[in-house]
Formats: sequence, structure tokens, C-alpha cells
Amino acid sequence: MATKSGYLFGSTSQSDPARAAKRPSHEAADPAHPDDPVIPDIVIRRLPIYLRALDSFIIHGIASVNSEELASAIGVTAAQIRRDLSYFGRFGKQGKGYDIQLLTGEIHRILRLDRSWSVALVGYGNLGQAIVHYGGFVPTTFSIDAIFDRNETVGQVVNGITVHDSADITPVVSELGIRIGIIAVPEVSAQKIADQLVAGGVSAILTYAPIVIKAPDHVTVREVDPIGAMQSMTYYIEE
Amino acid sequence: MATKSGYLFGSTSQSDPARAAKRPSHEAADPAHPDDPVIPDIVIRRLPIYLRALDSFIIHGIASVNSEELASAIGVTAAQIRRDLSYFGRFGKQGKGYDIQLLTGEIHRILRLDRSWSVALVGYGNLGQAIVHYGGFVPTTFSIDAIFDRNETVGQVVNGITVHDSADITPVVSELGIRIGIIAVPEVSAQKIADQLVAGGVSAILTYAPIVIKAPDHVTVREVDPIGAMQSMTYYIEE
DNA sequence: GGCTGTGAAGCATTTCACAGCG
DNA sequence: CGCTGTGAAATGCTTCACAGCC
Repeated sequence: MATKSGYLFGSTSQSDPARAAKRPSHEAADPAHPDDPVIPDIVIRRLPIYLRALDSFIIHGIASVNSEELASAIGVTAAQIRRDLSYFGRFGKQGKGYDIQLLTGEIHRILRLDRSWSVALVGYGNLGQAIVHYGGFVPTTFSIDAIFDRNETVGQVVNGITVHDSADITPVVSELGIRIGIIAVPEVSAQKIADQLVAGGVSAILTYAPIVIKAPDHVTVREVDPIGAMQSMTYYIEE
Repeated sequence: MATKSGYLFGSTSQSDPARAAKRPSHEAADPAHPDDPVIPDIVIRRLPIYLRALDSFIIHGIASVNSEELASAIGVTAAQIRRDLSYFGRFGKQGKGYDIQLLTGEIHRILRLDRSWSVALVGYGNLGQAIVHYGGFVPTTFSIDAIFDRNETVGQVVNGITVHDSADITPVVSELGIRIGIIAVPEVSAQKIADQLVAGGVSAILTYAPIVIKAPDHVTVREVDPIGAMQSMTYYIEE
């Protein structure tokens, strides 16, 4: 359905602009929470950051934090944290703060990270291989269950799964019921790959290709754009 | 000095929150353009996207576009493009639109991409290697001129440059006059690496480590966070 | 007493809509 | 006549500030 925020395109993501009527639309597709007061996408994108900070507190053996402490760990204001969380419920205790274990659980539930998600990776070149072997995926709830590419890598077995030909994206993704796709192919083929993923039933796409991926409204697209990030930082470098 | 926008942390970046007084502060450091009416960081972060779209038009042999065409190629509104560009000058022609060659040149100048920038890469594991071998860097104005790591990779020669020991970041970066650093090391060492880079004179940091990097105000930090992007997309996946 | 949750206020960004130039 | 550039309006997000619960 509709979309969210739109200040910039998010850390990623994009889409059509003034499509229907308003909503600058981009990155986000409609929430699977039609009833909610429509939570800003910006808030949704901050939740993973809160999660990381909470993890860090847990590791340090801390059991509860107040909004002030959490805020300074992340680099935002305490009011923002309280406001963000208030969109979803009342997780704190006056005079106390937030129980970290509890809050972590709530955020996981909100983001639907309290289950595991199958992911399809398209493109098994340098980047794709780095993604597969990246340890950072392990502690998360995502598991790469299908890999696609063309050329010689097809047929190769990685982590127990066979690299399929990109031509089979739609049927394989559909068969496996995969809802998340990662695009790690060159720009020229990115849009086509996205279309195939969508046709296979994917509704969330993370793309590393530096182009604006067009997708239906119900598909969320986020873009990882290190080059763009660098190109915008040079603006601020003082000589 | 100060900072920019702050809606989320940008596609990346972050920093302290209510540091001085207001400005949510984050990602951006003061512009090297103290006189300008202070351009929103969000606008700066969109310029690389405009650049990509313009490139694509050039490749297709198109010489000029109006705001409407450019907008629909990117997925934003025409008004936004006109407003964004108006922060920097008047690059269009009424009744005509924008000359692509000219506009590309102007944006390059604005972002200071009309020169080449030396970059230091810290971390030469899977990710670091993928970054070095990533073709996407070639057509840009960035060149990795120093690589750092620990362990066995030290001393190895890559693309003509030797992998230095991370202990030497500060002196080497300083010696080479490098102003941009890329952090591709595990979370635990990321902050320390950032400190070393800053001590060496770096004022723009692109980090792949999923933690909030603290840096002085004059340093711009942008974060690439694929895991966070995925964790926030699951919110929208409809069953 | 401390700290959350939240109206209301304050800002920032986007969009409208149109005067006016080429 | 088309399309830019831009006041002014609209929208959206963040921060203030405080009532009220633990």
C-alpha cells in the first residue's frame, strides 16, 4: 500500500515520488499494521539502532537504562527515544527507566525479528561472496537460503546451498517462499533482477546497485550506497 | 563545526545528539562553505543521486532534461529538484530545462568531486577486499591509497600499495595527507580506529561497523548499515 | 524523587502555485 | 508557451516541558 516518510530516501530505499497523491513515497511499503496510527518510517529505521545499543548494554551486564542513558549511547535526544517508543506502547517504568531484556524483546517483536527470515542473494561476485561470508549476518535472524548468479559460479556449492542460475530467480524464490532479496549485481542488470525477485514474491529488497530500483508499492526497497555517502561527505571537508 | 539535518542519522552517519544546543547533529560536520545560507544535509546527500541519474541520461545520449523528467527518473518530485538546485544557483533555463553537461559539472563542483580524493581503508578482511576490488570505485574520484590491517595481511602488496599495520594509521594517514577513511573492521575496534584516523587528520569517515562512531564536530561520519536496513524492512513485510 | 509518556510548540523539509524569463 | 525559481502554505519530525505514575 502506501508509504512512509521520505526525508531523503531513507538510508536507503526509494521508489516513486508523488505517485498516488502525496506521500513522497519511497523505501517503505505499507506496514503490515494497517490499524496503527501509521508510524513514520524514520522511526522504524531507528529501531535497529536502539537494538544495537541495547545489546551493548546487555554485554556489559547492565539490566536497565533510562532514556537519557540510551540516548547518549546512540547520539540522539532522550525525548526522541521516549517519543519513538511511545508509538508502540509503554515499555518503561516511571522513576526506573526501561528493562533492557523486555525492551529488546518488544522491539524484536515490533520489527518481526522474533522469527527467522530466508533471504535470496543475487550476484555472487566479490560483493556477494563478502556478504555470504560476512559474520555480521550470523547473529541476526537472516539466513541466506538461495544464491543466484550467471557464469561459472553456477552449480558451485556454498554453505550447503547450490548457486542457481539467475534465470531461475522467480521460480526458486517462489518455491522457497523467500520474502527478502539482496541485489549485488552491476547496475545494468539490477532492475531486471528486482523485477524477477518481485515476481517471485519478494517484498523487501536490499540493493547495492547505485540506481533507483522501481518496485510496486507493497515492496520495500532500501539501498546501500557507500559511494554516494562518500560523494556527499567531500562537501564538508575543509581544506 | 556545527551539523546539518538530523532526520534519522542520514543514510548513514551519526554523532552526538543535543550536543551544543540544538541541531540534532549527526553525520555532517560544518560545511567548508561558512557563508552559504547553510544548506540542509539532506539536500547534500541527494546530490550524488542526481549525479547518477544525469550520468544515465548522458549515456542515453540525452543533452538536456527538465525537472519533471529528472524527477521521475529518480523518484522524487520536480519541485524538490528545483528547490534543491536553487540552494546553489540558477542552473536551468526557463522554457528549456537543464543542460545535463552543465548541471553535472556544477554538482561536481559543489560536492568538490572535481578533483581526486585519497582514501585510507582500515580492515582488509572479506569486506575490505571486496571494497578494494569493487569496480564501482574506479569511475569515481576516490582512490584507495593506504590500506591497514593486522595479522598476516600486513606487508602484502595490493594494487601497488603495501598493507600497513593498523598501529601506524595516524602517522601514515597524516604523512599522505589523506582526509577520508573507510572503516571495515569488527565493531570492537571500530571506535579506536576512528580515533586514530581523526588523529591523522581524516575528516570524513565511512564506516561499515554497526556502532555509533563518536567523532569531533568537524568530522563527518556516515554509516553503511545493511543489517539495520534489513531489520527495518521486515516491519513492512505482509504475511 | 525520578523518569516516562505526551500535548503543545518549535523547526525542518517538502509541496504548492505562480510570477516572470527565455 | 514552457519551465524555472521561489514566496508561502502544508506537512512531518523533533524538542520542550510537565502531569502523573512507580
